[in-house]
Amino acid sequence: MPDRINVSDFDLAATLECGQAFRWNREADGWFTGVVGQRRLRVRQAGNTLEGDVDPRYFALDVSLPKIIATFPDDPALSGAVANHRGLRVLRQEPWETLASFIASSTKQIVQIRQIVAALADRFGEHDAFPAPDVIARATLPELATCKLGFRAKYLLAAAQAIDRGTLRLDKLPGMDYERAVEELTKLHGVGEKIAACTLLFSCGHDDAFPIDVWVERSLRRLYFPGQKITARQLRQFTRSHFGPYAGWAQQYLFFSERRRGRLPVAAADSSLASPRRP
DNA sequence: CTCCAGGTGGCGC
DNA sequence: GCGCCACATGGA
Repeated sequence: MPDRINVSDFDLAATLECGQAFRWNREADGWFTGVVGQRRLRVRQAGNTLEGDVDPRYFALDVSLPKIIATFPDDPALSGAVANHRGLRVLRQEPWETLASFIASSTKQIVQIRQIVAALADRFGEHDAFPAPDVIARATLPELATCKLGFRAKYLLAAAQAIDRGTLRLDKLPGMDYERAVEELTKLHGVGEKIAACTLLFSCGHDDAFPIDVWVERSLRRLYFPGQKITARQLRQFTRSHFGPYAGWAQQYLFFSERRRGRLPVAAADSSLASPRRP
């Protein structure tokens, strides 16, 4: 793993803080520290230089972002979102940790998802690593409950057991058709279309997966269908036909822009003027 | 205190 | 199909 490389079309902060990963922290000195697999990583960006524990594959530095963006539809809504966070890349994360994290995510704020994932690693993992399926599979519901999972504890336990038993093969998902992979994941109780899409996008190379959560739905309605009566079904249909083969990347730009809406970029922030608005 | 959070499944229609 | 609602827990 190189410790210093030149990067273009990459924004480390946007990539780590856009909500796709839950185990990174920005330190006061500008370094980001996180846990990826069994490793604790420390990374920092200064201009076009990336230094520290740089894992090119994890950060998807082996793909051309301009080429991906070139596949996006040329509409003002998406162009604006891309302009807001140019350099954001979809990470290549580990499937089990990603599935588990998003099982924990339903009706939770991102801060709380981070707390749950950290608690699972702390309680069941070794050296801060996220615990493997077989470890969670042997846990009890009361033990899992100590990690603030609430009603999701039984979903996580069942998922871990399905994987441990071999009923669910996460390693097969990247090679499957998207629809087939969704079908496989949604056999799990507590895993619907949205959590399946997140797992497939963030950890299985399905770049066309387009998770629709409250934020993205809000963004789509506001930017593409203002004042119109559009059903959820119609929205899904629209996203499938409109955004192209890297729809998931487009989704992440829209998601992050919607979440940052009303909060100003650092350079323009002024506590006396900024009035954070909620939609 | 109330409201709501990167949803899902089960219900009634 | 669609519109409700419960589901645990805690941040704002």
